[in-house]
Amino acid sequence: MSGARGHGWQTIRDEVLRRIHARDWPPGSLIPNEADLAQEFGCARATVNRALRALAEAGLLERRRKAGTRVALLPVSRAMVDIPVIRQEVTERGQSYGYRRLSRTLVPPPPPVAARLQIAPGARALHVTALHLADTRPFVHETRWINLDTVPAAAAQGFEQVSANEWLLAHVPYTHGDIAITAEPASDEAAAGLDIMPGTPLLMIERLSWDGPRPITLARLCHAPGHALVTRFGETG
Amino acid sequence: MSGARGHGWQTIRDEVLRRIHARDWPPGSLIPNEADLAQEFGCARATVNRALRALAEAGLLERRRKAGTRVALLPVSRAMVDIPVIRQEVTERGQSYGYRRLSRTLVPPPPPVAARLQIAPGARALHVTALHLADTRPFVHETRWINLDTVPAAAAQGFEQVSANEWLLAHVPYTHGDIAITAEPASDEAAAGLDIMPGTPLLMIERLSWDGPRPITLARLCHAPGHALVTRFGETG
DNA sequence: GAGTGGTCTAGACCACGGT
DNA sequence: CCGTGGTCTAGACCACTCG
Repeated sequence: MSGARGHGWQTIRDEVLRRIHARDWPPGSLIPNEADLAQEFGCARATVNRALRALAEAGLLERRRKAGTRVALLPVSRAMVDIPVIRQEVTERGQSYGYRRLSRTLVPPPPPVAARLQIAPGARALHVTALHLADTRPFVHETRWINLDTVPAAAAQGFEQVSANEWLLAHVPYTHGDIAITAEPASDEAAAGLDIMPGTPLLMIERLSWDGPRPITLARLCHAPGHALVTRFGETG
Repeated sequence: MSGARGHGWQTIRDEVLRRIHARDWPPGSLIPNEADLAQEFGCARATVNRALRALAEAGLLERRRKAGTRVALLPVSRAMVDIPVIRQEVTERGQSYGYRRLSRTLVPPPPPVAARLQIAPGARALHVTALHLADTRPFVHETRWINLDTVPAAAAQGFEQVSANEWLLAHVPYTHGDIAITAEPASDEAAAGLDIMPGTPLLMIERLSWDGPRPITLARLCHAPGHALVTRFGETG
């Protein structure tokens, strides 16, 4: 009657999932506590905890001490988006990867960029633009600013063979980053690089990387038209 | 010497994180096994396991039985993107939410849509377009197809007051979904709804929801210009 | 205050997969 | 084979928070 007597926390997770899906435990309702479920499933409480924690992390349950565990009213679709190194992204599609540096200058960034990289007004930063190719076709146009206070060693790099992204990953430790995904009209530069009309809608991924309190680099990656960021939600395990 | 003697798996996680960041354990290197670390930190192996598992789920460690635990060569930036219900997204920005249904028809979907919803050629599906407003300003233009084989009850709904998204969430169980994020030029319809020029780049989120093997609905959400999907990576806890 | 989830422990067995 | 991570157990204490 109580279903799912097999071993493993995944079995319990799946049974809970089934009850949610079957509306045995409708959205918003309180489900039995861990001790009761452990008894019902004939396992240790820690095993139930493991299963419920997984579902809570997936956004399907809401747990609070004393208040108990509830089925989420609005199961927030939490989707993992992997932001891979571009070389990897290309080779995983079975295409050959190519890189072409377009420019490299040491100039004061525009004020909005300076502010986000915490660079003093008028101070210079390293500006690099480049093209990432998939099977010799333009794939991504990259515009990058590097904070030389945080990464002085970057000043010695030409980034002609190795992309700034890969050099930074290998040489500069980072702690976290902010990502913004937007749709932008292709700038003249990006349009020239990607061989398209200026103004064409492009999927842009902007990344600001940090080493603790210090900004490292601000990168804008404009993907060739038609590119999609795909992911999936649900299917907890 | 060995750092971090405080209690809690988070303490261990942070110490491991520190060693990775400090290059004590450089990318690609093998780190001590769980038993050794447990001894070093003076805790149970399960606690070490909890900490390392968290880091592995974040993409910073790669673990394999017998092979041990290695620091990831390319710390895949795994970013969680929450795809919220639009009402929630709007109210969380401190704005008032509004909804306006634009159209509702029962027609055969175009072949690409029919294929994805597994609808027989020529068979009809429910087509709904709507506008989501934030403080009376257009926020998202929605184009949706609903598979009536999977959700026959939808045929009785007008979706004039309650958005299809919310009605479906409340009445139709789902198991998972596929998401694609792209940049698209505004269609004439979307442009009219959002009060912008056709062709303007829009961030589009397309969701195909499933109940096990059966497709439920295909929704295209075109966000008003300037909208950004923001997220963050790193900062494991 | 008391009930709930969050976590830790010490020990055990198992599944996987290099060697 | 046999070392490694994956998991389970039974019990315990703690932290939070609702009533």
